[in-house]
Amino acid sequence: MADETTFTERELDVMSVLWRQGSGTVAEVREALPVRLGYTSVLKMLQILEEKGLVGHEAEGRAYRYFPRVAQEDAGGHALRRIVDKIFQGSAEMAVARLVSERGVTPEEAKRLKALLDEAASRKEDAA
Amino acid sequence: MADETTFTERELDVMSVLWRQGSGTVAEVREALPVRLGYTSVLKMLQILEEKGLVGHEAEGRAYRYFPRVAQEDAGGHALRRIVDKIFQGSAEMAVARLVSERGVTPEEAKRLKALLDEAASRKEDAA
DNA sequence: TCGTGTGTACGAAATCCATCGTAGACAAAC
DNA sequence: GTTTGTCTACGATGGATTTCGTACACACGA
Repeated sequence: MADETTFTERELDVMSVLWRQGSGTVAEVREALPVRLGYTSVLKMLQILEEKGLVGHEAEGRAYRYFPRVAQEDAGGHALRRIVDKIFQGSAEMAVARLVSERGVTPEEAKRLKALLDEAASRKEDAA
Repeated sequence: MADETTFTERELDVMSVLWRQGSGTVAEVREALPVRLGYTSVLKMLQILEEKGLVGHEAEGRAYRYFPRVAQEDAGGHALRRIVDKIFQGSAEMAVARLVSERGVTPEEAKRLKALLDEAASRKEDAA
């Protein structure tokens, strides 16, 4: 589903666990969540996400094992686009600047990102 | 308010207009919104945002002129942090990579960002 | 003075979100 | 075979979000 996928707070918490661990049973997801929720609350969340097509499940013994149906790159791309458009007025530069200055980067990361910037910039130049 | 400011969809639409234009009356905001809403809906939205301390207003003739009370940099920083943490598992590098590969950057932007990366990286090195 | 146009205030209604209680299925332990 | 533990299914509840309808204020022109 490449459509309007905007996660609610709790949905994001759950998806985050699934992306990080690859998959999880209700108990596993519950354990990994940053907030303490009742078992059935987590189950309900997963059922809602499944209804929306964002996760799937397969049987594992008597339990279900849930897994993401949307790639985190896609979800992340969508979320970033939303923020850049609405808050940074479409300026990816401002967003990157904010991100880098706030989180910091290691010299190795900086090196890799600079290479990536060169590539992206040259591609942009070709298009112009 | 540097606390947990997470905007709802419609709040974000409205704030986006105020950030972009600096301020706005109900009619101006309504006009600039990407969705068509009733006049009172927009007014209500602004009143709710004011109640939350996110916008303020001053009289202008018979009408009110609303303006943002939170800087877009702060709101953007918070939103980005949330996404990087929950979706990109804390990796600012992955997020930046996604951003530039998706939106593209001009050679000028790339140049400025590279300088910024150098600065951020050296600061990180000092800390280590 | 009496509409008319342009404002804000207030609250209602529909929907969505988040959390959980209770019920039922089923296997393993006693 | 009855109890106990672990699981899913199915609402139900309380609160937030979103959108308006209606009421009221006020200036201005006919």
